[in-house]
Amino acid sequence: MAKADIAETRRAKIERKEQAILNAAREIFVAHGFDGARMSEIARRAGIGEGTIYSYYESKAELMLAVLQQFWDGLTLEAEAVMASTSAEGFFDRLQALAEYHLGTVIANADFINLTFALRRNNSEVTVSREHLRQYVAVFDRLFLRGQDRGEIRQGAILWQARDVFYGTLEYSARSIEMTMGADRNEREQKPVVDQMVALFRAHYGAKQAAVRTDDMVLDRLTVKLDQLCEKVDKLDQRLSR
Amino acid sequence: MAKADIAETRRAKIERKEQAILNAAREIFVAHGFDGARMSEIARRAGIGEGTIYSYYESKAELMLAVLQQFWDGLTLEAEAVMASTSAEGFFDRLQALAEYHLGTVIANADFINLTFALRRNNSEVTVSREHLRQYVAVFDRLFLRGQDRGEIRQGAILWQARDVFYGTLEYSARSIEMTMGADRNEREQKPVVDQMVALFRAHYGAKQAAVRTDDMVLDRLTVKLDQLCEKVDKLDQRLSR
DNA sequence: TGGCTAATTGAATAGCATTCGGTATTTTCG
DNA sequence: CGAAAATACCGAATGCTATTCAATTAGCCA
Repeated sequence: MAKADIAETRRAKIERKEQAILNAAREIFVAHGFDGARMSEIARRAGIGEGTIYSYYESKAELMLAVLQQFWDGLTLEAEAVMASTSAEGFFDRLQALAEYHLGTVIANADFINLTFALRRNNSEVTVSREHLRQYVAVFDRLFLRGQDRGEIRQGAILWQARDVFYGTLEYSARSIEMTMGADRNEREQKPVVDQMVALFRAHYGAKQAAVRTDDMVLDRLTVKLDQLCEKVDKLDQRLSR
Repeated sequence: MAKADIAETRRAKIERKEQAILNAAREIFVAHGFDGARMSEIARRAGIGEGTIYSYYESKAELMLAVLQQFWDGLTLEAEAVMASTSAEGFFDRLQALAEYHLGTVIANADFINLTFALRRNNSEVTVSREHLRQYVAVFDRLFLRGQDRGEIRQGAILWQARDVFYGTLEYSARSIEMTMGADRNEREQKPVVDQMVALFRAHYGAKQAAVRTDDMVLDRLTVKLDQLCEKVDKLDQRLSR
């Protein structure tokens, strides 16, 4: 028992220290970027010696990699939470929620997202594992397949194509927003991007419900007009019947 | 006259040397990536001393920047050439040609494209100028506006949104293709991406006066009729009240 | 030609990731 | 418990590179 306890404690201790390094690294990387970050500063903030980092991570690049993977795992959890907490059941409402979340996240963390894909080039062997990225986009995948099961998405629609459109457009839009506005985080710009994304999915991937909906709208508007007309005629009728 | 000639010669010489540095830098950066590239090797390949580079470019990052800008300018010219050489006049055929070109380019030069956006983060002051990127996407913009003028694109379509969808989706797809296939450059994978892009534009931006439009027109006409009817009833009402 | 300026050079500098010999801490076991 | 063994930790020393700069060379003009 003592043995197990001690082993547990030791592992816990090591993991605590590892997490301390990771947290310090994330803060410094966020503040200064990859090249701007000093290993010495990370060590200082983690409360350990400079050399100690290297008994946890092979190199600066691999430390960044660990930070990035934790970052993406966090995103996955958050995205899943967003899906879970969305009260709306319909596919398009949920898609909108996911798009809003993703766009906001990508804008707020543009540097990390860029580094995720740039790291591979700078350091040939270090890449965020495909599995971590797949986990993240799986949130979309599940939503899409469910929408297909519920008949809200046409059967012929191909998942990976829709995924490319969804994440690709949002990431590119995020870059555009960021480039044109700089650090000025104005949320007004994000809404039209999300709206158009949803509209596009309705038009191109939606089952042919769009027409029905429009019919409903037509019906509603006409009904209002007709009611007005009926009132007028009724008035006239009353007048005549006197 | 001699003065001008000499001045010309001197400038030409300097520009030749500048181009030599740029070419050497591009080769080395392509071969080893940004961090892997050695300034000494670039100098050697350009046939000049190490220090000389710094009288042409402030720093390694700024040298890379110049390489990237030349790279994007080259892309712009190529894209324009593709548009000019496409025999088809219709918007969607041209869109397909542009999509094929862009996707192929992005896959072939993924490293440079990533670096374009990653540089900013690594080195806070160095960024590929917006103007260079804008020049490139302007090829799409012109195509789109022309399509709108010709009535192939619906009037309500918003340029920047369509642009985000186009370039965003293609870049994301390129990354997906590259990640799943690695170095194996298989062109088979590219076709469905391009095809779906064109189909999507047809469905969402095309002036296909589909159900929605017709419905709107029907609604408008009926509304007018009803308004006319209302007026008639009003007139009748007035006549009776006399 | 000789003097002036600008361009060029590569050895010296400086900054930083990474290593490594030595020290502290924990674990094992008689 | 106590000491040996194993492990974790440290930070000064190392090595590698971008960058600088004092010295040298080339270009130009009178």
